[in-house]
Amino acid sequence: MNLACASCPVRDSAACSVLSEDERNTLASLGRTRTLKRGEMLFAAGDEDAACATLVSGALKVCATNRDGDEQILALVHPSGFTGEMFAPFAHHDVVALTESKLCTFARRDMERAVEDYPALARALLRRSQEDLHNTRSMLELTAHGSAEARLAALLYDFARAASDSPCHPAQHFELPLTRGEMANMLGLTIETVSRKLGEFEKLGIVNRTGKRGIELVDPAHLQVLSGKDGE
Amino acid sequence: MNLACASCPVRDSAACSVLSEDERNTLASLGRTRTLKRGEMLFAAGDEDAACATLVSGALKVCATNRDGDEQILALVHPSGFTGEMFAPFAHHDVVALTESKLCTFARRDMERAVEDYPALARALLRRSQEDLHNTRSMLELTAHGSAEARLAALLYDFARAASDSPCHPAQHFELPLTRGEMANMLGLTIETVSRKLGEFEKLGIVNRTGKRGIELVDPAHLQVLSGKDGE
DNA sequence: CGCCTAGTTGATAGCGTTCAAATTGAGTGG
DNA sequence: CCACTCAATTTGAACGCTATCAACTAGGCG
Repeated sequence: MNLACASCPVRDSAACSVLSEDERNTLASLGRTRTLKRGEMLFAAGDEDAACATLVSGALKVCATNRDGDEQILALVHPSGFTGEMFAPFAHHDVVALTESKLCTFARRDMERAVEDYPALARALLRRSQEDLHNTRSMLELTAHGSAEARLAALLYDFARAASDSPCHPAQHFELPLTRGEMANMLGLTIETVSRKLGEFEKLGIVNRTGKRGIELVDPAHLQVLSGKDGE
Repeated sequence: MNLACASCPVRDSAACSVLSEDERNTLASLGRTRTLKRGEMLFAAGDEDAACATLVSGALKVCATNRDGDEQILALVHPSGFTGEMFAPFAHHDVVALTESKLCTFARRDMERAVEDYPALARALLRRSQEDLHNTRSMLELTAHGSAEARLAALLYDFARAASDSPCHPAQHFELPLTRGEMANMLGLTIETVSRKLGEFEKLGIVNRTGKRGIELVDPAHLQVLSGKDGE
């Protein structure tokens, strides 16, 4: 039995969880575990042999860089999430660690082979891909029509849910995983606007801030209303 | 041999093109062809037994409806494209015909079965899903940071490419597949802004308009610069 | 001809950006 | 423990882009 897999915290939730013990061990022997420090890059846009990876712990960001050199965060990857463009000749985006992160990486050609050899893995990745697509479309819906207030409210609510154990109820206390700059970037706003809106949320009694990153969510319902996404 | 498949214009490019003749015919016997008129809905957000479909001809839009009742176009589906949420318990978005459209539809449970029975189909759909994801992220990049001008320029350039035979070079003459309202909606702008920017593009000598929908692309390079996406 | 929908054009106002400066907080060395 | 430094954040004031409201034009169809 593979040592890494036996104690892997996402062994029951990652894409590879659909494999049998044997299959998983065979796959594991092709990959290697890797640790990225905050800011380290898994692969960059344009890389031809970009790796694929399952995130074991930590958090990643997927971002595009335009010709002026500024970044845009397009998606976050949470533990048990999968990243990597298996079918494109080169990577379209950068993937960077937001916090110290452990990953299980595979060469793209090995992953392509695995998808051929294990149909269940292909189906699991298809399912994940469709979920990613849905999440990205939700972001699109938000950034295209939503005000700065709605965008930030939705982001905070997402973070509160991600920080909670139960998938539906938001956590009452949590730490923001992103800096103001990263939040602004992700939402297509400026640092100043994010800061101001956060201040307004506090004045409205929706949240309390403790330090720079700590959030106490006082009125989640109000936040949900502002996000324009209640009742969904 | 299945009659519909034999003469299907997308038989070599749709997801089912990876199947053998026999497999394809078996799959075809489970589905049925269907024609939608402009504005007709394939399925609505919330439908539990939403169909899956390959688009044969025409064009579809995928859109979300918020609680105020206004729509947001999240994606377009072009011929040979696939639509349907196979793994969600219900559909998250509406899918509506933009023009008269022919589709090849399947009940979701049949599609789920087919994905299990034909691994190659699962891989083909995975590939498509990742492409959709990439397209949606491109839209996200645009709407989050781009000005109205950049958004419209990028949309026009996309249309010009979609209207062209060769995948890379934009068509010189084409018809806009969307109304001003639909373009505005898709880009998170207003009808008025789209109209004004189109007017500016014409004054700048980038395009000429013929009638309400006709476009002659005079200066594609300029358009690409404005879109902020050249050199990619 | 009148009606209706799609599109254009103009004037005004609001929201978020930009530029600038003050403030906080964590880390470091004395 | 304190002073220092640097980055992150907050706050303030003014500008600009796009939305909004409103009027007008063009084309299709009974």
